[in-house]
Amino acid sequence: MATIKNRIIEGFVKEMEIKGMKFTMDDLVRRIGISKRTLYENFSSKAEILEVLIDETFAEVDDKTQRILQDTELSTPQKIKGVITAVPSHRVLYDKNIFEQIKRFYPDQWEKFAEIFDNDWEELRVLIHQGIQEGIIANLDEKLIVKMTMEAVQSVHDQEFYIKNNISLTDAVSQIADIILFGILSTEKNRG
Amino acid sequence: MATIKNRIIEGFVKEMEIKGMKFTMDDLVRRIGISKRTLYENFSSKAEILEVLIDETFAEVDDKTQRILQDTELSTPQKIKGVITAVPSHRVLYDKNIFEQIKRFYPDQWEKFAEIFDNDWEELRVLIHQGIQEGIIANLDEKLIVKMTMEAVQSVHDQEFYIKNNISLTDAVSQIADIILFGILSTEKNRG
DNA sequence: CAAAAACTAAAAAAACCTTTATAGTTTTTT
DNA sequence: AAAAAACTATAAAGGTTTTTTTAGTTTTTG
Repeated sequence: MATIKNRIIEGFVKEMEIKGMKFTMDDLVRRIGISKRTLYENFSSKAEILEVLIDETFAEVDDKTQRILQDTELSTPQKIKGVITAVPSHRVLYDKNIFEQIKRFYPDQWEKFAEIFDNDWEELRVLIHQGIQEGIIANLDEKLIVKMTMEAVQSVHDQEFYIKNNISLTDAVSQIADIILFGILSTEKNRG
Repeated sequence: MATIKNRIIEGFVKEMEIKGMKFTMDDLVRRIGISKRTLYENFSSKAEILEVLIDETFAEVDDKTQRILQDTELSTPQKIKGVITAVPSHRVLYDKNIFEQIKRFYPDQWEKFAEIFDNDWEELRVLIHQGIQEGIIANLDEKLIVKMTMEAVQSVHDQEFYIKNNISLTDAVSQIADIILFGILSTEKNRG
């Protein structure tokens, strides 16, 4: 059900998508058709809404990730693909511009945000580390792999690219995961 | 031989590496032990030196790239690896901070710079395009591949990472090329 | 009760001025 | 002939005040 809190958060996200963090609370109430009084009866501040959004977003990713990691049916490569493609439904928070704005205007929530974000990628690092030790993954620099993946995934999130190239975000991230895992060469004979 | 012009450019690069674009011409002459008069007899302005540096840097990359593309001994994958790893000896220009500063303080040379830079990656795109048509490369989004590669290579150039992880730049770029080509999985049985 | 509108305190942005730094030139010295 | 030093015009940085914006509150209206 669309509770009032949910509607507020949805509107908040929508405004973020359009204007970054620079929308006003008046913009927000106008969008969802409630009064400011109602808004402030549900949340105490703009920062609080942001914080709740961050929490919800990462809870979703964490949940997906944990499910994948604990799934004994999956092979390590499958888990890696799963973790890489586990993006949240609210993709705003992955946008670089939003990153910068949160960092600047909401340093308190930024700190929390950055910590969780790094943590999420840390799961991938561990997975790759294990993979290398098991001999499943080539002996490459694990941090380099993670950094590459991180940047690739993030770069897709800055709107421009995937709009301009008319490739869906889900598709793009999936392709990225495949490239990281299998490379771009198509047939075995082209390898090595 | 170390002509005076070369010494100036070397000093210019050294200053850039240390202070970005914010070094003074006095810093520069002090570093290489010449007078400002001599400096300005060789170059008409700071911007001109930058421009020459840009030209030289990309001429070097272009040269390497063309050699690779025209080498009939090389397979397409080998060419791709070659093009990706064809970084110039002066790596400053690949640094993101320098990017931003040139963009801001030298918009004229930035324009030129950006154009050549994109052009260079365009060569990789064409190569990949051909590869896909030949069936050597999997049917992925070619622009996505190029963007991924570009960002990965660039990310390694921002000092921090490869200093902190004590991996040489050449090594890092080589690993990136390998990952793009072959992926991270070590043995064939782990693939697919 | 909740929307609409009016309000306020605080902060961000804009406008303005002052000072400093520096690219490029000229003069002096070696 | 080139370095060193002094110089200037200009632009960037820094500081200050004014104006505008806006988060959050309070009052009014339906």
